[in-house]
Amino acid sequence: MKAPTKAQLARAGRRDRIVAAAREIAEVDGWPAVTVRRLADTIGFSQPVLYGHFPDGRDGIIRAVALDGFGRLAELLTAADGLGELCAAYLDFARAAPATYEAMFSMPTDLEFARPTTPEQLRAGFAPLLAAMGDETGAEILWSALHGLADLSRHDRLRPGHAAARVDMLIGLFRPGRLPS
Amino acid sequence: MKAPTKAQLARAGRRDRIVAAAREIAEVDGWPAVTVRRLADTIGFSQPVLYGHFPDGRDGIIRAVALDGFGRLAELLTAADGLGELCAAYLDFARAAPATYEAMFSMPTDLEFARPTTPEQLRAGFAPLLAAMGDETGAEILWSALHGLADLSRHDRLRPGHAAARVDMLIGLFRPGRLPS
DNA sequence: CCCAGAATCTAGCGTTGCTAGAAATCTAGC
DNA sequence: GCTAGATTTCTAGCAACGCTAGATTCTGGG
Repeated sequence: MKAPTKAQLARAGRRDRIVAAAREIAEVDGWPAVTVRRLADTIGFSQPVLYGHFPDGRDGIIRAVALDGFGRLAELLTAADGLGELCAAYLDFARAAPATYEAMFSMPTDLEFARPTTPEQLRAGFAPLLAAMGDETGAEILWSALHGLADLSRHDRLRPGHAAARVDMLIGLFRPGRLPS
Repeated sequence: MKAPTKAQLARAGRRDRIVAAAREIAEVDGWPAVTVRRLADTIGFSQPVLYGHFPDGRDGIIRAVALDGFGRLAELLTAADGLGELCAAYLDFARAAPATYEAMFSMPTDLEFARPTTPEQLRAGFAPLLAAMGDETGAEILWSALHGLADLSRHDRLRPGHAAARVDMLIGLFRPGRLPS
């Protein structure tokens, strides 16, 4: 099982095309526009082929986009240097790929976090937060604040034009050494 | 137009029953289970009657549940005394009525916040946060942190059993006089 | 008692996620 | 190179969804 068959490669490539197509359609037209029929048309195959790749159907495809998003976010957060860059990277990701962010945090209930069975991509994203705060509870609160800012901004529930002021104050609040007892 | 007709009263009562049924079904079985057919069966009328009350159909009904939720949340926050009670009331509401909270914050894109046309229920909920922080930017950050905690908890993405520790640290962070410049 | 107008229902359209069974294609052995 | 078997892919269709036009039943004023 060392050499991947040509068929296996084609299969893997097609899986990637499905996930990429789902993400792109979602970012452009929103998740309701991501139908199994449209995905099938996009990759040039019939619908049952998608179920060969994702037995859970549409939900499985959304979950794949979410997992991929967690991987990319973890890379960005790991590369960030310092609390300021960390916050900026997080919020930039959410702003640049709102539909992906939605898939990661609002759509599937069944991704396991903070559990023994948590997938690697999900742990990797939390590690830089933990490193920046030095404390698990503090890291969870920072994450909550960032997620709250991203989510409320995405739904236009914060004053536009004040994003920079909010980030500045957030960084000031969570600056090292300011965590209470 | 002073005295409401008997028919008008019946109509208003039926509207309330639709909203209440939608909320209850959502809290028990989740929003996907809230179908127009099931709502019609629940109130004992056929589907077109629902469209007489809510021209926007299912979306309009969800929006009504969300608006009602904002009204109830605003009452709770207004009654709270001090930062600690405020945070506890917010998080309790989100934990006790997760589907309502989901309707308020995750489902309809077209409720207007932080805009000139923002409905009254939505402004009323923000006022106690503003009073507690004394600063609009600070209030937005506190709201973001609370929403983040509520949303991440709802999806089981924070360590269970540490909710109290998180709230304690949050209150310590946002304690009056600690806001940076 | 009748009859206009409002309220309600029946029935159906188009679309969705998903799947069983037919058809086509590829693989392996000779 | 050919054929039998296995695998992949497609066609066609089901049930359920949101929503709506037209038929039908109620209701209240004369």
